Amino acid sequence: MAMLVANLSSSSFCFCSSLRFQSQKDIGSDVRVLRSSKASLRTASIEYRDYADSISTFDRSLTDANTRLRRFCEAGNLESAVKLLSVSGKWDIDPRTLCSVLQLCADSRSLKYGKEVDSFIRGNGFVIDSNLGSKLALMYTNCGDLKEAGRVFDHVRIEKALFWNILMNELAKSGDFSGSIGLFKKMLSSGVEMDSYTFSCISKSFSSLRSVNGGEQLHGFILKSGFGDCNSVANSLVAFYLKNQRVESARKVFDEMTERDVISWNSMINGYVSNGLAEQGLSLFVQMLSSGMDIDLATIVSVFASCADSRLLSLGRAVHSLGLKACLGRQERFCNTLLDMYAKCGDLDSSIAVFTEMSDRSVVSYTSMIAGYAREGLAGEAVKLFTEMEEKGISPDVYTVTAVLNCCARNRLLEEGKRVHEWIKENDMGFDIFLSNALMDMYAKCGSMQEAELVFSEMPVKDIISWNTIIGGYSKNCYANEALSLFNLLLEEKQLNADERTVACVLPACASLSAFDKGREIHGYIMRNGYFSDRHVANSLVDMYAKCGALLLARLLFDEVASKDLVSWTVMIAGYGMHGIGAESIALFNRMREAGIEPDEISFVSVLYACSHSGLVDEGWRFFNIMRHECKIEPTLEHYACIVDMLARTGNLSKAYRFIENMPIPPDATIWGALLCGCRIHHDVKLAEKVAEKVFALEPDNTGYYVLMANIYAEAEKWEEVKRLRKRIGRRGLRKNPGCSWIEIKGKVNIFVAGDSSHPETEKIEAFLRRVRARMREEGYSPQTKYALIDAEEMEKEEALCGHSEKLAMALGILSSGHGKIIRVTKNLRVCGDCHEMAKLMSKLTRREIVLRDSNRFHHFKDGHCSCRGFW
DNA sequence: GTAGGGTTAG
Repeated sequence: MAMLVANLSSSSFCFCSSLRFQSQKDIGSDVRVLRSSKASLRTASIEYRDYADSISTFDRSLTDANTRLRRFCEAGNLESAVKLLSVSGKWDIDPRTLCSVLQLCADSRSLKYGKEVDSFIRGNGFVIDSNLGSKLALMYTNCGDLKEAGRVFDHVRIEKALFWNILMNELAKSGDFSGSIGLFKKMLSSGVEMDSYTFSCISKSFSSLRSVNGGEQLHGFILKSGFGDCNSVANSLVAFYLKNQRVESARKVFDEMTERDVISWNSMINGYVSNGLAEQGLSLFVQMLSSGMDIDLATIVSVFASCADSRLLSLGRAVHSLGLKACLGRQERFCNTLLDMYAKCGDLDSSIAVFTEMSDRSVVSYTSMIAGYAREGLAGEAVKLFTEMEEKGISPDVYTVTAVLNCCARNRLLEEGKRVHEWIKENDMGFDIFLSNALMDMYAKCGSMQEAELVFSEMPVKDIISWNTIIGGYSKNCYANEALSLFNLLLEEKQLNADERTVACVLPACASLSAFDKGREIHGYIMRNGYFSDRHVANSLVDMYAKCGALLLARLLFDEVASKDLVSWTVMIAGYGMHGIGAESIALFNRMREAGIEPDEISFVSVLYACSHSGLVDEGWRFFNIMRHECKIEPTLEHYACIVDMLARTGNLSKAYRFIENMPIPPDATIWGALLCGCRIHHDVKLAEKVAEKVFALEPDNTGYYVLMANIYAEAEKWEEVKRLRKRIGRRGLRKNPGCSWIEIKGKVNIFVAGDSSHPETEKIEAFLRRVRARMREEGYSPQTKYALIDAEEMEKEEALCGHSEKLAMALGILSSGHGKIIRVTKNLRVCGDCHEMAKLMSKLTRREIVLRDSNRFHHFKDGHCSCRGFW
């Protein structure tokens, strides 16, 4: 027995020293040795040889059981090994044999047999030393029972860093980063010697936890332990900093490395790209080339991503040929990123060429190609490819489906989008935040906010993009109140921070409501968070102020926008236009062109609108011609509508009529409607009748046009015609869209409809209006009764006029706000002529400035005058 | 260390 013990310990020394030798040489390869099953056979055979040398010939029975067990292990016959073990007695089995069996359990990922071996060990009271404990821990780790593996570490002192590393790694892989860090801390307090793998493994956990603090502490510890010069450790630190947006810290580690390998370069380049610094990534790539470092597939993949990001097609092409020279041309990843790069750079033909020539196309290839088609608006092709991939047996994944949804969103394909939604439900894709956001966006862009809201409400987890998508969807689909209340909810919940995009999404809602105070509140939020430097935010803020009637404020902010783009100029040009300051619009338009910014069709709409609302006919024609001949922009219906409006307002009615008849595209109701408005201003009933028939034919259900025509008849006192028209409206079952006006007072929006007496201040309002009316009569003004669409006694008409919603709102504003404050009223329809006259007088009598925004433009009333000068 | 997906202003 004594001899046996001596032999065992000597063989045990052999066993350990062979491993120790390996670990000193190359720790990384040691891990790989244990992980691949081929290598484990090698380990087992080393153990077996060592053991065979050491056995004594007089104890055959012991040899037999252990030899047979090891032969089973060598042959990978786990079942027989465990069966034999279960019928063996404690004294028949050598602990190192148990190690071999456990190793086989670990390699075959067999928790069932592993547990049997464990109970054999415990049942027979084997002393679990560091070696046996290590194998037990490895078995549980590889078999996925990480809790049990952890328990082994609690009870046995495991000496080798390797086994700690493996469990740490598995914990991290399972998402238990804190567990992984906990194990690391235990390792630290146990005084177990760490190796480079320990550090790269644990920095991944800190990285995934986004624990910058923890990672920085680890960095300090690494430097103290002298592992700072180790390449793989430094690489993992670089990766850690890059993943946590500490690009400068990453670069510092990178720069201080004595020898950078291809991985160091690749992670640094890729880190730049994923942190939105594609150009720095590219310049590092150039440095990499000149340093003589060989590039590999990962390098190219990152560089293609940078090219795609920065739309650098020519550089992408150059790298393409570089990759071909490096013989990467047939690699699937190479082709996938290549085709994606071409698609994102707008060279779809090259993408298609790469796609066609690929021998093996994966779901990634298809997804990139579908996204490429979608980007170019080729929805049909995208959907075709989606069907084709299913036919070829390649199942779409969440990435593919989001690409298809994005395609539906861009092309407003609600029906196709709904089908994709059904497909998602049928295929049970499960919850994915990207997918749900894409679904919401599709519904929102297709105008179906109810379905978008449903998706939103059913999301178990929402991120800021989910909120931005739903708020922006409501904003764009004219549900301004819903957009604002969701924005408030987001702020109240305090779970997520409203970002630049949120603000850019919600400001148009304030703009459409003319919610000046709410807009100012959001302006404060923007300043507190430093969001003004974001151009989208600044532009939408300027637009909001312009649309809330605060034109000077809009201009002040516009001047603050550091680098103005086309949208910045356009909102300001449009702002002046809707306030009737056409000359300033034109001046800005010219300044924009001088600044080297090319106008697009929307900026031309803005300047043409400004010309028409200021009666600048010659200028309007000039811009129309510049657009067509200098800028080569084909006019759209909107541009034609501006010209017709401009001619009609200025009394050039027959010119406008001829202009419409000669349009190269068929005019819509808006175009004829603009002329109809002109007919009203210039009291041309005959032409109006002719034009109205065209409008009614194009939009038979739009009540606004019938009302307009009725007004034209009423103003000409053709009451019979008014009656006939009213009957016609009745026959169609149409009801007049009620006029409504609102005013924000101390943060609360007060809404009035015509004849409204529900407001608590009604009596005061009516008394005030009667006083104003009396003063008006004294000053020689008679009520503009023809604006009341009622054929009745003059008195009744006057009363009906008094009830117009904009008068009520203006009166409330004057009565309930401090003297210096500007009255801001918004109306959903155009302002009525009598209200317009009355507003002029109110501004004079009360010495208050009134800003009235109607559905068409702004009216600034001051000292008895209006800024529109009759162009409305 | 490595490819494909979702949100913003006129």
